[in-house]
Amino acid sequence: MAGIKDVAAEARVSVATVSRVLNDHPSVSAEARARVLAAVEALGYRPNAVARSLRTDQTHTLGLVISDVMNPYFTELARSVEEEARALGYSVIIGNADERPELQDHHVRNLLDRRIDGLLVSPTDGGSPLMLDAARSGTPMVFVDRWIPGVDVPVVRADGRGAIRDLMAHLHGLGHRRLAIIAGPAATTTGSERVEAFRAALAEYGIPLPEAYTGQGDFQAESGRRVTEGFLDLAEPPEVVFAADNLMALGALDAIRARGMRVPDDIALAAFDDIPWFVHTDPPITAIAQPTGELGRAAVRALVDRIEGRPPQSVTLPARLVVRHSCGEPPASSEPSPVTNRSHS
Amino acid sequence: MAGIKDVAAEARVSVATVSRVLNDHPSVSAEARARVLAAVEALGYRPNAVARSLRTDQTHTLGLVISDVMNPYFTELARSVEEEARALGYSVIIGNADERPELQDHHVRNLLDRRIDGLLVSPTDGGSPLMLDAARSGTPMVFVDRWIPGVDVPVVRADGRGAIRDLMAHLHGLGHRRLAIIAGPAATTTGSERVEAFRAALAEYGIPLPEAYTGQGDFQAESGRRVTEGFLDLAEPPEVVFAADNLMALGALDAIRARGMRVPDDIALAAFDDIPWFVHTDPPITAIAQPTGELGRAAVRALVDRIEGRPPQSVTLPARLVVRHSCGEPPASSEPSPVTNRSHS
DNA sequence: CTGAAAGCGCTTACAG
DNA sequence: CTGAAAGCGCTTACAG
Repeated sequence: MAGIKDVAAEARVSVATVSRVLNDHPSVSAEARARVLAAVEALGYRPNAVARSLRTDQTHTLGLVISDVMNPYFTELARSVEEEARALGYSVIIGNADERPELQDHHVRNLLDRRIDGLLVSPTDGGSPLMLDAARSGTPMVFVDRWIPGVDVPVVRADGRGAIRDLMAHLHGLGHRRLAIIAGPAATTTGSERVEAFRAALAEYGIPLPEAYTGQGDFQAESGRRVTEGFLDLAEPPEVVFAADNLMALGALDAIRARGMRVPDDIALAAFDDIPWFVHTDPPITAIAQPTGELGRAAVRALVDRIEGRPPQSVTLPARLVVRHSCGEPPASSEPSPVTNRSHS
Repeated sequence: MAGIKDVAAEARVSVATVSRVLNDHPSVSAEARARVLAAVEALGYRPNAVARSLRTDQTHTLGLVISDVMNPYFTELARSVEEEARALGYSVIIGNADERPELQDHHVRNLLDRRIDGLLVSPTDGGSPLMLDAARSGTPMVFVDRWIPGVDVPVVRADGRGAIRDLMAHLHGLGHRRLAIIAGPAATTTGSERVEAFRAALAEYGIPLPEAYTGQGDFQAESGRRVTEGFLDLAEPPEVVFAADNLMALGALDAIRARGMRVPDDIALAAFDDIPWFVHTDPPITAIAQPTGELGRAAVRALVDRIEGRPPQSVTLPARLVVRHSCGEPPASSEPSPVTNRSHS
């Protein structure tokens, strides 16, 4: 593979001059520039990004550590992050923690070793020593979706409280009084916040959230199945199950179906996070939709601001309720297909 | 951030010795090793992977360029690739081509510039000059899922012909005779092969595949919607629509639903690629399942073999038909939930 | 077993 | 405008 020396030789200039034209440095004569460009073309030369990074101490790379790539919410988040990063001249390396703290640490360490310019994290837990270290050390960092309290790092996330209150109104209007939730890990902010918001919304109607109706999941489908089975085994099962993410909703559906029960006739179901398939499930599922693409883009902008010395900004965007048929009464009007709205911007 | 020199100073040895203990070189005295390890610990030293890569000409990184991360099939492929790579001591950088050749080229170029040790590609098209160059140049490369004919690169993929023949038998048995397909881009192998296999399977029953029943999609949901609308507008619409991937099936479902028609009563639907949601759609969708995890792992093994100087092997694994309700008659027995089988190995 | 030194491929003050 | 030289943080023959 041709190196900068080969280009210099071919163009009959020094490597310094080659480097200058490659980096658009103004003080290069037109002739020298032309010869260098011709040589680059002739040799098919491509600068070695590794060498450049070592020298400049910049990798133009962002790290993104997400909790679970297989979760469509995070897949979409990752996609929008990559898009915005590319628009701003950065690449992104994704680390999938799979909701496992050790794996999360593995990726954080790996990314730090690679000297990424900044780190975007959606923490799987309350913060390992490594994560806290990284946050406190110099590496520019931004939390997205989930965050770690008590750490001075900007946070870009959605606020689901309003949507959960709307959901509660919807459920109450349908006559439901026994409501259960499949929660995410208490060590994650989204895990605990969604339960708290749900509990608060219930309280507005004077409805308690008993221990038995609070199932502990881990944001994975299997836990949704397990918790739902527990609910169904109760002497007085809930009338509604609210899953704190879409994968646990899938698990809940599996469990309900395995018992030969029907949604919403036998039990109602709602989910946090909306995905295209919720339109076509049997029945279509009522869900809380996050502005996922916006979150990803805002997170990248905050991180790049921080990297490039501008003051980064925390952002909170509202989530919204999308009513379908899984809790009872069908919605008034049919909704447009979500699929056709997919943007490629 | 502490560098190797700081460690050397702290441990009162040379940087050479520090490097040796870091790389498990045998000829280091026990005392020196202990002092170095203590210094590393004390300073929280982490080797700079960028510098190491420049020196050793190895990044221990694999590039994976996939056609579309938002497609659950590729998400799962990416996940299994990362898992196997990690097990073998490699990281992976994912580039999402979003089914766009220019974006694919962007990622290939970026990965090559970063001097990844090897490249895994599922090509979006028939092969850009850049891609062909990369394949012919020294970079170890393996195609996964889709491939480019005429290039000497190992291929790891699934063979769907048997499953498509099984699907055809199933459809024929249900009395369907007017069968249409939503194809992927003809420039991709999976785009053309699936049509050909479908046509061949139809031929065995003496059924032709007319032009009007061959819709040109691009593996994205929106194209599935568009093509399906065309089918439904026909004077004699097909009785069955076979979507060549799961996203186009989603689009087809959107289109059918928008007309107020029902599956399978008004029209039957089947898809290539199986996903967990197909169990819960209305109705559950008959699909062809690929051994996705196995493909990802086999692809990594082939690539690492190539990188480490062993002869790499092409692999072809069979896909299989999973009958559900979307083509008519329900299956004999209910299937176990696919969700609970998710492995974390 | 250990260290001094060269070198990986670049960029960038510095001097001209 | 241009080039010689230093240096980014490592690894690794080479000599001892």
